[in-house]
Amino acid sequence: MTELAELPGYLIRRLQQLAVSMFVTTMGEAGFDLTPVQFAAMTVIGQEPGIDQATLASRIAYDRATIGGVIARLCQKGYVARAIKPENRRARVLSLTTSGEQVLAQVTPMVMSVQTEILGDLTDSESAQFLDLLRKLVAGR
Amino acid sequence: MTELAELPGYLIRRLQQLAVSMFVTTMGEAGFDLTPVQFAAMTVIGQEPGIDQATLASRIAYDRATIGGVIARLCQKGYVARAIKPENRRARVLSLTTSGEQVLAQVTPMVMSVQTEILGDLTDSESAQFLDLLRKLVAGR
DNA sequence: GCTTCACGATATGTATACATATCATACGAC
DNA sequence: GTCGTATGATATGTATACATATCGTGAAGC
Repeated sequence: MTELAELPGYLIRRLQQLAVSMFVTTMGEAGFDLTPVQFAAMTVIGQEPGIDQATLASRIAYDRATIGGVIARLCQKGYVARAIKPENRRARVLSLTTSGEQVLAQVTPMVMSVQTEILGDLTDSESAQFLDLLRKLVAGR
Repeated sequence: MTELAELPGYLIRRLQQLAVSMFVTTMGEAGFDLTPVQFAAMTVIGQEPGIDQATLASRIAYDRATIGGVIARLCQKGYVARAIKPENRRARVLSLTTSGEQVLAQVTPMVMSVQTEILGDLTDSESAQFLDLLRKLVAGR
């Protein structure tokens, strides 16, 4: 008999579910309407202003098709500006608006505390161990 | 500066992404068209024939609204049968068809090998450790 | 200079994931 | 026995996630 709850794949999905739910709840309680993906996109755009959509997608391991919608929603919220790149009119360069920069600054500390919350049931040494193994599993793949 | 790739939430999402992709690829190569959720649903239905949709959803930590579509697709493939429960005409009881049972039997060993593949980069002791911590993080939440 | 090919993005279709609204049915209260 | 409430399911809307097709644009080859 297959004990679903013992399978790594099942447990990983559950943890991802919990992490997203904590993220969205925390944001919502603070009055922000941001998903994990939107936060990741804004963080990278803040670090590399002028990045194009395809490069952004690869930075955060997303599909190029998906990122379009994410960016569209961030533009609609007024957090991200999109402009056609002069040297390569096929590409669109992205940057944070002033409002986007402010929101990102406010939200980043909350995201950090959510990270602690996700690992809340572990001791410090267990957390470090878990992160090590996570990094090893994701590295390069 | 926020190093996205160091955040637990980000690493968990990436691992989930990898796990799903390995699952779907393995199934596809073997000629089966099954997602992880569909496999989970079929496994539980096989274990508890006659289960209703809401109970099934809670067993695999899914939304009741989502499970409807999952079941609909499994019915369309001919793997699951859905019937109105006589004692409670609001509910629908689920069971595997003969074809569904056969597919589940064929697919289960492959799913087990995918689990090993997901943890492929870890030693046996690291895998056990990782599973322990995963269980601890998910337990009860 | 024109064609072909590559590349960036959008469009479309399938499958989760979840909140909320709605609908049908069942059940308890009176 | 009718009413209000609880329950099981579907419908709708938003947001990923990804494959594939398509379109616009740029670049290389001739």
